[in-house]
Amino acid sequence: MEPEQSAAILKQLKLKVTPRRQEIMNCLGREQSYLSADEVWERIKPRLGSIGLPTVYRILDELAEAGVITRIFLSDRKQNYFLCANQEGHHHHFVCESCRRVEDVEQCGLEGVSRDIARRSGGRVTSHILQINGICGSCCQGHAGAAP
Amino acid sequence: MEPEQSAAILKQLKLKVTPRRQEIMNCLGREQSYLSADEVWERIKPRLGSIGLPTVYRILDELAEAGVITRIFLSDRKQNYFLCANQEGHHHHFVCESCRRVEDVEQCGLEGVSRDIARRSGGRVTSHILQINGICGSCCQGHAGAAP
DNA sequence: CTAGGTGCAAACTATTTGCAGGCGG
DNA sequence: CCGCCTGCAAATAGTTTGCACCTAG
Repeated sequence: MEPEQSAAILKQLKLKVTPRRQEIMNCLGREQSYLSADEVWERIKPRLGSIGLPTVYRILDELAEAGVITRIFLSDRKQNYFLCANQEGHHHHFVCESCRRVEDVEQCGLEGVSRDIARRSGGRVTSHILQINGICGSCCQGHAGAAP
Repeated sequence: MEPEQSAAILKQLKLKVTPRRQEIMNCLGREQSYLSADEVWERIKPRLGSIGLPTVYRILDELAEAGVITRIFLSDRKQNYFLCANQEGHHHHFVCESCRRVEDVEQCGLEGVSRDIARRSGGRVTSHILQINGICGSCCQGHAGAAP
């Protein structure tokens, strides 16, 4: 992710463009997989001289609320975040349990579900969580993958 | 949920049929909505005389791992659990953000997604998370609903 | 009887908060 | 220069663990 791109996103969110925010977006943008708050922290510390872990939490939370980054659900007790290169269009993610790689999943049958809920019980859908877990192509093909 | 039913489920999981386990299943079975560990604890304490919170955590975790109860994802920091009356067939849940009611969602377009992932990248889907959030029919119709 | 189940107390750890100072617009 | 941003230290709270005792099968 280019600096101008992260700056543009931050401006659009009416957040100040600060080195910390940009560095966190750059850090996540460099990865093909998700990271936890402390993993992000370890990676950007050397680049920034110093940064507090609470700042990392605050920024990750802001970006996740804004929808710029996605929360990945795992059985560990941590929150994990992924910055998708594809910021356009509604889609979801396929998460490899072996190598932590995240791939896009375009298909999402949720429009039908929303219609069903409205029709059947008069309810209204405001959001949904969809995450596909599995083993990615390269891990299936004998690459053992880096086990967590 | 009847005692024989909970006993049968526990036997099938090769877990001993104990009063604590049955009471937790009964407690969740009585609800139309999800509960957190401490909420379950508060409700079953008077019925059992005494029970430790760690026991509640252990049992909820066992049941969730076994697929008997479903974890509900919320922005609070807690794990929330729901025991679905419908234990048959693959389905998901519609969670009302206003009154916490949970309804079944039969439709799930995931077979197609699995096929796509296998075809495109050679990956394999092992599990998925799908939860629909919104406002249920009765909350939409002016019933303000018990706000959390 | 014996392995699994449970209570209790204590530990753990991810995450949050308060406040003083810093810096982007 | 104003108000958001950040560091630091400390608190918070949900969840887990260790171990001795208990009970279902």
